[in-house]
Amino acid sequence: MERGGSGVPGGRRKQRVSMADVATLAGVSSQTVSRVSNGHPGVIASTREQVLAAMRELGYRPNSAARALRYGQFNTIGVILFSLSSTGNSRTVEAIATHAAAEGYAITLIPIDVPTQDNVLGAFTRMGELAVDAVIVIMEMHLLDTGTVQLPPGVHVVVVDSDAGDRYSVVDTDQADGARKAVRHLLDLGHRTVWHVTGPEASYAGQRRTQAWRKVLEEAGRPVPPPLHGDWSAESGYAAGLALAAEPDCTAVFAANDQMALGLLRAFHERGRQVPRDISVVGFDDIPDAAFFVPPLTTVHQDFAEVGRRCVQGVLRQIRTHGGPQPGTDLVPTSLVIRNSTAAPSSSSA
Amino acid sequence: MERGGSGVPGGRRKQRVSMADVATLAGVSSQTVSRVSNGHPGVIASTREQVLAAMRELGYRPNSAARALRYGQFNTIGVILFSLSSTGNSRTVEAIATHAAAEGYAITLIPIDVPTQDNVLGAFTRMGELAVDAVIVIMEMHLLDTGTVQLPPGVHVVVVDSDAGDRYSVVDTDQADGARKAVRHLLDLGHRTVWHVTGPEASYAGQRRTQAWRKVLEEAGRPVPPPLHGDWSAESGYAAGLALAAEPDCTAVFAANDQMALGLLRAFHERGRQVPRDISVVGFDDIPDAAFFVPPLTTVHQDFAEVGRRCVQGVLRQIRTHGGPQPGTDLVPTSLVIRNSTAAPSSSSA
DNA sequence: ATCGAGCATGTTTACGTAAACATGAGGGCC
DNA sequence: GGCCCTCATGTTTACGTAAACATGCTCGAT
Repeated sequence: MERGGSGVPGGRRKQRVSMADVATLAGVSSQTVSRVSNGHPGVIASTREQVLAAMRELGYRPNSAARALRYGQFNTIGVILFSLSSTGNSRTVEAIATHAAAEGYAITLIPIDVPTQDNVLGAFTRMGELAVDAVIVIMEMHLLDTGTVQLPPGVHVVVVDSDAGDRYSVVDTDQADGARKAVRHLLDLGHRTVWHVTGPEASYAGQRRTQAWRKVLEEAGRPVPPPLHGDWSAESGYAAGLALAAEPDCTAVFAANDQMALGLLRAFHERGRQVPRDISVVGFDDIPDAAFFVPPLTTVHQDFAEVGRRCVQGVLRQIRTHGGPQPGTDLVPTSLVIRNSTAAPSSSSA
Repeated sequence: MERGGSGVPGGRRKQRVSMADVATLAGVSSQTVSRVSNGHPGVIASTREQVLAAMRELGYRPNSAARALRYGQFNTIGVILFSLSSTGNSRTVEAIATHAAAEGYAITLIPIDVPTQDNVLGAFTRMGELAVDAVIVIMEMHLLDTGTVQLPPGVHVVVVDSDAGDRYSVVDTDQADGARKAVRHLLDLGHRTVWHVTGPEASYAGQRRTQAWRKVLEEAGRPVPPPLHGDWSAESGYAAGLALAAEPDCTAVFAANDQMALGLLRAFHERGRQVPRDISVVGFDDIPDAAFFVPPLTTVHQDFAEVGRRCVQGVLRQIRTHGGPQPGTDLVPTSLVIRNSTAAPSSSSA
């Protein structure tokens, strides 16, 4: 009977209670324990009670490794991401976790600290060995598009924020539409044109916001001012704001996210350019704090919860139909939230 | 040979490549494949090459369920939390994920949407069945302290933000010390007393900040104004700010977090109370945006990354020594970041 | 040349679970 | 009243991996 031998360093065997132990105590077979454990019918009440009592007494907990081995699945979804620090990512992940939990799936986080090609590849490799049935990739950068990075075959994948829609299932906020709404709102207020603070160049979301901004202006026949380059941080927005405050004919700015908009607000405040009287500002994201900026920020609301929901839905569909990724892009609509950082240009503006 | 039978709906067997498949193709035993897979010595180069080639050809990926079953561990840490939305939680989780990854552990997220006793219990129960070797509980509320909630035995646990230090390993920011620094800073500037906007009553972190605020005032022999109750949101801070703006002798406020401080700033701005000339404001957390509030916020910096690091360190120690939770509280120091929202009171203040 | 040491590789077994099949007892139907 | 069917429960087996043990071959020392 002796297993593991007493010579094993640490000797941490036998600590875990198995079905066999419960079965022995309850005086039944382990199969009966299994039936009770899984709520199968066909176990007489008295027997069930005995088994349950034995389970309680021994503190039995099913071994999910054995279960997973048996069933061939883990009931777990992996989430690969670069950072949880951005509002968008953390809220998307939260929604993913919540919806996955509702479906009986757990979430395994696979962080990539530095987004180099190598690290991404490494994460995918590791992920292949990870106990996950499917993967959701939340990826700012377009590393996925280079072709170098190859997702392990046979893994169900949904990607957030990428243009790899021709090869993978992609779920994303409708960045272009959101940006369009923001710019049109400013033009409709009577501004001659709209300046723009971009996100980092490598960001897909940022690129699409910038493209849409440019397109709306061109279509409206307005001049396209040179975009100022930011990196999502409030600090970069502040720097851009200092520059814009010096542009006398700048009356409206579209920042690619709310934090950079915050930086703009501070810069304009310091430079004595009143918002929205002298300059209008629109952000993107609608972070919870945006309503309490000074002044409250007009911004494009992103429905991160819905993005998360659709991601889970997407991978679960793949898992359940045993189908591969169905290429295509699923865009979640945005809405413009108008607060007090935008107004018609004061008087002389052209 | 037929396994699973063709009548099985979906028939999703055989899709996965096992060691046996690789072994057959390479013309060796599965044990040799195992040795190659795990980098064991004692496999001649030519054999190793054959095996590797077979692995590549078949796209072999080790089955982690079988591995976990064999080894008796999952290399996974579970994280139970209520919300990822707060800056603190998401940054702590990120740090946990990063450090865990560095140690070869993955993170499984177990979200609890509504923090009722029942849900918490349910999460712990589910967690018992989950494929985790240890658990980190990030818990605002003191549900853990009621005794009703019982963590499954045999699971390694570290708790963040609780006073259950007598029963569990607790890692937390030194809330009291941070609050003390904030209040003393304001008193040192010459303010007669300091008002306070609290966090939600159920929050342990909030309670401790409030207690420390009161204690410093009492020890300094200053009057203790009635605290205003907030709920961490900028909105609640805004409401408190409107009330405080009406208190003529209020010259200094300590908000229990940065978002409420943001609400205060907006309220004071709207009411024409200039910060810091008329009123000084100190926050808590040092969220990245705090430096770009108008004015830039003086606040207490929390080192979330360090909290996450110590959590991982704590559970890994438990796992590796096969020891239970070592009761005790591990406090991470804070630092006061002085920006422009605090100043000496203008002239007449007492 | 002989024997054993050492090494590459194969065989057996166990990890915990649950489907599939087997068994046996009791009850209804003719 | 005998037969079969149903139902509760037991037995066998497989899931994929890797430790432990077994085998057989080569090479060096005597």
